Amino acid sequence: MKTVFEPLPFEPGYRRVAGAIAARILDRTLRDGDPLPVEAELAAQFGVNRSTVREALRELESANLVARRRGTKRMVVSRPAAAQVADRVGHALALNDVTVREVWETLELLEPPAAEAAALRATPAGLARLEAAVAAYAADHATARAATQGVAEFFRAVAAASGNRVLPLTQEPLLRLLAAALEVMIDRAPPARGRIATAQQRVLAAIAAQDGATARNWMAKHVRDFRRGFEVSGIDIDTPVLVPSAA
Amino acid sequence: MKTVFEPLPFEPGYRRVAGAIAARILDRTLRDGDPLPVEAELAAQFGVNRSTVREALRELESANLVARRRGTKRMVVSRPAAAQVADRVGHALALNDVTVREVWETLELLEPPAAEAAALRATPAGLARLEAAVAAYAADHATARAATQGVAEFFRAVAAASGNRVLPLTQEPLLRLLAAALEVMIDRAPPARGRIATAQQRVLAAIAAQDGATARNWMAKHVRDFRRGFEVSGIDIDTPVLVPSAA
DNA sequence: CACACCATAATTGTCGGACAATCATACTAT
DNA sequence: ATAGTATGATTGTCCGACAATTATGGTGTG
Repeated sequence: MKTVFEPLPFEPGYRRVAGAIAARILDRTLRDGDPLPVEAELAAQFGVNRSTVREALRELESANLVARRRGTKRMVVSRPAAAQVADRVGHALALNDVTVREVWETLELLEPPAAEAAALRATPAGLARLEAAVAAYAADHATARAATQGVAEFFRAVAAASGNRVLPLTQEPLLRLLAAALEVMIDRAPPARGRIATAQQRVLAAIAAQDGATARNWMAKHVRDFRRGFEVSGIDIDTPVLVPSAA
Repeated sequence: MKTVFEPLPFEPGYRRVAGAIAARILDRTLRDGDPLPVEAELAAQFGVNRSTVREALRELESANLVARRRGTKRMVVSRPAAAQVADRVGHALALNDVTVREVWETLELLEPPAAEAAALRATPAGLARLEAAVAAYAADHATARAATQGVAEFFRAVAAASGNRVLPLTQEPLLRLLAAALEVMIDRAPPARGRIATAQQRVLAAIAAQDGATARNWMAKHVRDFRRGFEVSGIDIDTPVLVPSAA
């Protein structure tokens, strides 16, 4: 028999309060930076106890829709930053036992077109960041940790230079999930460091020259090269990624 | 002058409690489905008041690390589902005024390789879902709403069939953000419906035939076609996407 | 034995009040 | 104008309470 009635959804007060505030943020009635009314005021307005308001605020805080400026009491409306969204997505992927291969494949999808877009649209500022990233990697890739961070920053700079704000946000959780595996790989396969430097420079040059096709190709090659690095260094890319926080 | 000292981070109790529980979930000490101790028990273990525990639980609930089964009191550990992560990401993108163009571009990046992967790796079950999606669209695309949902389900089925679990999760927020614009487009440009049906069938056929290149090409064409649809139907794709919840 | 029914205990959601610590603000003295 | 101080406002945390709902176990009945 088909179920005819849906269960009556009972929403506890803290959720309704959180929903009401979230709705005002999402519809821009409350804007980024606006101070939220104090807890007592909110309690009065909603006609609930302060405890209930506080539970609602914890939800919003966890969703990064509100935040507190450092060293201050008052809560302000905030738009979620990439970093915050990224670790949520990262947790979700990690808890679902996504493998290094799956994450890496996705990066293989994203990066070449990102590089191409960067070549066609990079602003001077974007290019400067990219140059800085490449220079930083070249200057310091002695430790596996430093090299890994340099690699991540390079990808971030490319995505930022693409002028598409969805890309950095999409890419960020992937970079975090791969950091651990990447670090092991770079540690075990020292020659990788030089190849990374070369590839970065080629990609940078192509982007600077606004040569989309070359940027795409070198980026594709660059990313593919990492995968070979995994194999060479004996990393089983079918193991689940590690939760970044655990590192 | 350069700042020498970092601010001493004071973490309120509710955050420390939330962090402690989250850590146990992320390190798999607590697994998906495990019941959480009751509030009083947690309060006793952490040596804090129940109110503090409750605030922590709201954070975890908001992060989708714990949840309650319908019609039950006890909280259980849960892994965040794609849908839940998606609306977080969607909110973040929308609040950052990402445009339809940016979201669409990202979909143009993702879909063709996803289709190719699906062609090479689709399981019978994955293929069945895809066939069902195509059939459902063909059977019912009378209203713009139904057509839009059919389009989204088609993309979901392709991503699922790719065998890469990162793709559905990456794509989901994009589909949601585009739903509104897509619906308007389909409403204003009726011929789009037939073209969508055709493209879906071509992609499906290629995937069923394990023909990666053709699947990729048709998918690319399919996605590109949408963009032309936007232009034809007079939608300014440089307007910010709408928050899904507002719909 | 399986099942429906019921009584009791446990648990959550919400409330009210309380207080120390911290932050904001206005005021004062140098 | 700046530093210092007093005062008020706000948050973080605690305690205790209670209704409503859910979990649990027992009891009777077929």
